[in-house]
Amino acid sequence: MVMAERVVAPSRRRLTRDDWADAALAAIADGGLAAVAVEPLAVRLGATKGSFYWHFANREALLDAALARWEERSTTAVIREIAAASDDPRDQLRLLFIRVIDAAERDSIGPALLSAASHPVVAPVLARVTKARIGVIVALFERLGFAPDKARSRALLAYSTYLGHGQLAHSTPGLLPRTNEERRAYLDHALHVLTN
Amino acid sequence: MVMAERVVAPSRRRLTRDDWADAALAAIADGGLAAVAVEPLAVRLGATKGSFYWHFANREALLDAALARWEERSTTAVIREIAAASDDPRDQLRLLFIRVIDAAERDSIGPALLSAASHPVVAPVLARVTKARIGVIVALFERLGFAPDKARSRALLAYSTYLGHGQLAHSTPGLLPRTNEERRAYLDHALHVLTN
DNA sequence: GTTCTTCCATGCGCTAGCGTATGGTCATGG
DNA sequence: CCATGACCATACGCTAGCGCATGGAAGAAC
Repeated sequence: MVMAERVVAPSRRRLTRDDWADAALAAIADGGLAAVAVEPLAVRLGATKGSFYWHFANREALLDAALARWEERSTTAVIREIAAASDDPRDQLRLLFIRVIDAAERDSIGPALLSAASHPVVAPVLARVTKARIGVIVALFERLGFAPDKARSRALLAYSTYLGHGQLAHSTPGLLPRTNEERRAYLDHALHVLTN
Repeated sequence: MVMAERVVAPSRRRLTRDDWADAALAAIADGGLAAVAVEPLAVRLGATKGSFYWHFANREALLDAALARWEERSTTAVIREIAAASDDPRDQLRLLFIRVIDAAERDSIGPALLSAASHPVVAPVLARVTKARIGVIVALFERLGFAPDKARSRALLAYSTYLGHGQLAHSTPGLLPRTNEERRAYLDHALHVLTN
């Protein structure tokens, strides 16, 4: 696919910390954590390491900044949208699944970070995001009438299923339902199984 | 110069292809695919690259050999054990989950490979293993009385849940049930949800 | 329009790891 | 008893990437 395409716009614009952080996220999305390398990123941004080491102490600092941005986006954003869309927990759960599943298929930062879960910089971020997400789901199940412990079990199950689905979609998409109709039926079935 | 101090191996035994492949699997288990590096492996085996490049053309050939071994173990072995243990599909499913879950927690080759699912050498192996495993689960659900399409949905759900559970166990174990009792209850609940 | 600060380019040294070249050792069969 | 081939060690070249050091350019301050 597309390789490092240099910014054609001869924008001699100066770069910011956030420019680098976003570039890092883009690199993670299509190449994993290992693709966050200073020199290739510099090429991609039409700059050099000189710029980078002005804005960041080292590669790890870049990762920190990038992951912080991702964490922000991954917690507040979706949660707000869900809350705004409906009041019915059933609808919310459905919407959550839809949103979150196709987010995972379109934008692969999440999966890429899961692939690097043991990395010392990634681990705490991932832990916080996971905890927040599961918390939301637990609350939904409780509002659906499940007792707290059952709600927690179901939420873990649901979140595990989501994670696993992402893995399958990523590693062996051929085994999953392909047409939109099949996908909808599968989703309905999944929600039915998980909520009954 | 520094004398070549023999690191561990008191055994002067000559190495085989399989020795290298097993060492590679061990490296994958505790360091991921990137940890399969010729020179570190050589040190670990008390040998040098000279030996390695006698047995293998290059690093990729080593990966091929290692993954072939893993594939063999991951498909035939467990499946045979399940079939031998019981005839009741319910028991078999339960046993499958138990086996496979603590296999994933004890031996982390599977998760490590999932983390590298997009690697060209890993992808086809993973696809075959996944397909085989899901096939087994589909068959179990059919024997439980589910219609083929429902059986398939449930099997996908179950396998996704397993994969996701592995992810959680690996990335944020604190969120999962900790005591054996809780774990058993969680497993029962999961099986109940997935089979009813 | 000097001067000061911010931002960036260039070039260097360093490390880890891949792959190759070449020669040495050791068991075995002739 | 030696010659052959399987096995391995050593030393080398090569690449990618990190991090640093230094010298500018480009605005802003005055």
